[in-house]
Amino acid sequence: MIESAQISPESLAQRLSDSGLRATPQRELVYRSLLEQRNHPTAEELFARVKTEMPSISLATVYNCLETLVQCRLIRQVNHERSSTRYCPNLRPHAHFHDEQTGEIHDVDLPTSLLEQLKSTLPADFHASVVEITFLGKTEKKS
Amino acid sequence: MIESAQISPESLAQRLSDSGLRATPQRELVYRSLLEQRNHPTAEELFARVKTEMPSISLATVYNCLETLVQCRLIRQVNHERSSTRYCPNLRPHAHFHDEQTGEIHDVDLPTSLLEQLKSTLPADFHASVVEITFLGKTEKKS
DNA sequence: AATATTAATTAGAACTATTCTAATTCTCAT
DNA sequence: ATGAGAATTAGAATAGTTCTAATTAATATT
Repeated sequence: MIESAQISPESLAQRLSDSGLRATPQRELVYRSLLEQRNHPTAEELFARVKTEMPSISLATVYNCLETLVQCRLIRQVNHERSSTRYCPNLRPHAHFHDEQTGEIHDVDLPTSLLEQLKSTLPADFHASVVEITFLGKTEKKS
Repeated sequence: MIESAQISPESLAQRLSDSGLRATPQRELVYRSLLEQRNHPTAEELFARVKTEMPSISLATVYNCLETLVQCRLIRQVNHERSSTRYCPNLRPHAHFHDEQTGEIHDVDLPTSLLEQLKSTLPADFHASVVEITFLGKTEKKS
């Protein structure tokens, strides 16, 4: 699987300091853990995971780190209805497919041409900086 | 403004009883209020509004009615990040444009052909029943 | 029409995800 | 080394929504 277009862990420090922020062990751990666990975990799920490596870390810090990473545009938030926010390190233009049966979220790469077509449906004075696309459905496993 | 493709208030009763549900005064009021107030209100906002007409109605009932109407596919939920769920009586295929400056949500009609194109980007075993599209940006008022 | 049955409403408690607060610890520049 | 600002921490607080148990309303059955 190609997982390019990701920020290398080394340049995390760079991206943070570009925003006047520090590359702390907590931020590095949370980011690294998210890169490893690509199934769109919640803050609680990430917390459980990183705690095994850094038992002193707090849930508040996980939330803080995730917010910081979102602001630096290193990760993205994924929301569905009112359930917990999930986090996604895939920075390519993509949609999310929510499997209603399993609850799993799958990334679906999107051609930028389609995104442009979508934006062109907007009235002239509407300027969209972000387009979020979510599919809801089921996957049919062939037996 | 054309607001077709809406269920007439009379057939609300029909749609409810099709699902084995009753057409109560509360459900009718909440639905009617939502048809009048088309700016994607929250449950609390609707509650404040319907209370002027039926002072005895409770917030829990407003939530219950909205959930019922969603299940009957008479209205749709609109979510953005973790803020309050908003409700939308527009049943045509459309996207939502969130104005980041004003917080307003605007409906944007979508050609079904584009929705089909989007669905066709999915892997063969992914079957989407719903496609949600949200734009995030600002509107540039011409002075 | 009276009654039984089931559905819907209600007030308030409970819950969940997240944010806030205030104290402590860490980091970096001097 | 020291001081200033940044980050982390534990726990309290908050917001939005759902749950609970009691009451009321509506429909079906006699």
